[in-house]
Amino acid sequence: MKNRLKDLRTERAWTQADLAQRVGVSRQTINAIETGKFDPSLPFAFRLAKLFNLKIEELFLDDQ
Amino acid sequence: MKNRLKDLRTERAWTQADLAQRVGVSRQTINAIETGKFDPSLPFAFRLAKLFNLKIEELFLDDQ
DNA sequence: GGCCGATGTCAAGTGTGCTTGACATCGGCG
DNA sequence: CGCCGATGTCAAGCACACTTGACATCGGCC
Repeated sequence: MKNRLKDLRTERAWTQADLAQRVGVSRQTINAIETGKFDPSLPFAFRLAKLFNLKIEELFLDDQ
Repeated sequence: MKNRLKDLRTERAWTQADLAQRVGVSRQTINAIETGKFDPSLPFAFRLAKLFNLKIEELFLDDQ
């Protein structure tokens, strides 16, 4: 499950801490997801997609 | 996080066990998600959306 | 070189997604 | 009524999503 988080975040010149605050999780969680440590929960994925005005399928790529 | 699982499943005349097998989880997991006990993981939500040919946003409704 | 903000990562703890196994209930059908 | 498949639900256990706190590293800037 790859994602475009890091690109979208840096495009906007946000730090991991900035993004974490906007979606209500810890900075370590953002870092773990960007670096592929684990996948976000579904409600968290919805909040991220909403923030970037994208469909979940546009943010997260199913590589099985 | 509401979902349209039960409707889509019964439209196709599938049992919970049928659906569980198609997406690779236990029957109890399907039941728990249909009855709102908890939300599926993101990879599992992708499998369900793919099975029904829907966007994740069309299957799961964010009610926060 | 020395400072500092941003990032990566570890450890330990909590909550939840999901499992197997079991049992109760409901509805349709003989 | 009695049977049976489908559904709902409980308990116990495991894996993972996420937390706080801490520390190492990297890059830019003085």
